[in-house]
Amino acid sequence: MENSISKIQGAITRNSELFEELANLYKIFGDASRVKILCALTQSEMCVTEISAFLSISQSAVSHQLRILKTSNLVKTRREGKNIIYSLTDEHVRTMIDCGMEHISE
Amino acid sequence: MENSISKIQGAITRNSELFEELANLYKIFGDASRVKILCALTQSEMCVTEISAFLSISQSAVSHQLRILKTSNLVKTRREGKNIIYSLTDEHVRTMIDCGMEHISE
DNA sequence: TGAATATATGAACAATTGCTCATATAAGCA
DNA sequence: TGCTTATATGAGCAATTGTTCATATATTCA
Repeated sequence: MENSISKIQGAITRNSELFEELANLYKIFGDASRVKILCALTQSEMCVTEISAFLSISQSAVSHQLRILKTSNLVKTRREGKNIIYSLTDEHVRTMIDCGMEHISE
Repeated sequence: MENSISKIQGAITRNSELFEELANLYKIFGDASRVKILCALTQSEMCVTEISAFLSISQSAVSHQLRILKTSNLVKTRREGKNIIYSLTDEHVRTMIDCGMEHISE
C-alpha cells in the first residue's frame, strides 16, 4: 500500500508537466463557445462567417477562439478564396466530446 | 447541406445549457491540481492529509479543490475516525482521464 | 485601382479562478 | 475537559479568461 502509493507519487511528481498538459487540453473544452464550435465542426467544416452566424457568436469572438483551437492543434484550416475553412484536425476531438457527453447524460 | 447545417444549429441552439454543462465538466478537469487529485484517487482512495502530502499541495488548497470535485459529483467521501476518505464516484472519471491522456500522448 | 467582404488581432475591461492566510468545526485521546 | 490532529471555509488577492470595440490585413471583383 505504502509502496504503491509512493510509486504513483513518483509518477505524478515526475510527470508534473504531463498533468499540466492534460489540464490544458481539458481547459480548451472547458468553454461553451469552444465546445459549440468544435461540435459544429464535428458535423461539417465551415468558414468563420458561417460559424459566427451559426452559433450567434460575434465574428471577433469566434476568430479569437478559433485561434486558440488552432494553436492547440484541434482544428486545421485551408483557404478557399476569401474564406478560411476550418475543420477538425482528427477524430480525437469527436472522441473527447463523446466522452464528456456520455458522462453528463447519466 | 444547408438543411443539415440548420438542423445542427437548431440542436445547438436548443441545447445551449447542454453545452454549458459539458463545458463545465471539462472545466473541472482543466486544472492541474484537480487532475492530479483525480488521478491519484484513480489508484487508491485517500484522506485529505494523504492527498496533500502526496501531491505537495497545501491542505487548504486540496480541501478547496475537493469541495469542487465533490459538488460536481466526481468524488465521494466517507468518514473514518478523524479522517475523511475521498474516492472516485464512478468509473467515468477514469474514462475521462484516459480519454485525455490518449489525446496528448500521440 | 478602389470598394466590398472575410478574417485576424491588440487593447481594455469585467468576471472568474485558485491560491494563501487565518480561523472555525469536529473527532480522538490523555 | 483540554490538547492535538484532521478537515472545511471565508476573505482577500493576483492571475487568467472571454468578450467587445476598433482596426489591420487579405482576397475578390468591378
